[in-house]
Amino acid sequence: MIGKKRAYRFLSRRSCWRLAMLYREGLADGRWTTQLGALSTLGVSQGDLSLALQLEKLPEPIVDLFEDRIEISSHTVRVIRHTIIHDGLSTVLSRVQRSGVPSKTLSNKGVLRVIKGQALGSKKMLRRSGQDLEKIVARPLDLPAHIAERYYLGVKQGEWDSFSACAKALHISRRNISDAVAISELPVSIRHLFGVQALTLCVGRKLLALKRELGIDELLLRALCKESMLDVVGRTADNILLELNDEDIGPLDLRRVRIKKGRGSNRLVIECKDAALLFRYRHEMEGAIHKVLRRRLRDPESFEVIRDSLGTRRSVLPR
DNA sequence: GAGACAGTGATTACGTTCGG
DNA sequence: CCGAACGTAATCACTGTCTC
Repeated sequence: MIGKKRAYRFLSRRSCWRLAMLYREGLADGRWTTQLGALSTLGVSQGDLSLALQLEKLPEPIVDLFEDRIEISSHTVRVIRHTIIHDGLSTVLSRVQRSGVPSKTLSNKGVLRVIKGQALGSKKMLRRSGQDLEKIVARPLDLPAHIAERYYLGVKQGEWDSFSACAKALHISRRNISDAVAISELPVSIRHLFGVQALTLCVGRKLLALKRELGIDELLLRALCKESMLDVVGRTADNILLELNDEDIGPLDLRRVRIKKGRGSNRLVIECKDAALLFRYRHEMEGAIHKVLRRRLRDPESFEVIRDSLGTRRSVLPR
């Protein structure tokens, strides 16, 4: 049974284009006058022969999408016809036009994606990224954003129509591609918390795990009240992930935070109730201290300029 | 990162129903 | 009767997830 089924896949009679051609030849030769009369000779069902002849009636812009029209199957013709009947010819033709797919580039499956409007997502994602197409191709495929954009570009240009095919073509793992696309499709309010360089596959996978665990609505809610690492110096991806995880850090007692002189001239000691919590935000605190120092300590030359302009005595200026 | 595995949708091949 | 449309079981291909 399996052998019989599999054998059909390798017979050219599955080709609608060739089937229609053979049927027309038989009609012209007088070997048959009806579809039923041709069935035994052509070795196909009446339904498939009927669909093969429908191929000739499909609009040229649709047929032109196929990389090799001899591969067009009865199923493909059937789905196209069903979509045209269901969604309307003008809708389907506008999908073909908006997809921007070059002619003679797509497999049966790829054409069906365009016809059903599923391929437009890639174009939308590329438009959102606003990147030069040549730059997308030239970039190293290390970050999820870069991998996803390269994937979308390939779909748009008919290079592939699945994660698996993309993985083979680019020689990177299928999992990396599917994860990168999933990460890039996370809401912008979540992705914006991280810089492009900080949103690595590792960080992104943690976000996807949180999305699975909490649901997208809860994750979005938590992301809303978090500060982006682009806005706060020293903030790390790890900080944000822990906060999104809503880890219970207990009640804060800020009165217990003290900074004292330590041993030696270049050491300070920070006392607090939860040193581990504070240590987690050390980069952010270092950034904040730098900011304070920059504001409080100015270089001597600027003081000279101010003193000269105001004619103020040196003794009253802050040191 | 690779492989296994289950779930899901697509495809194939064939059959049945319906309208002219 | 003929051709078109629809239904279905078996199979294939792809995906997400998990484990190592």
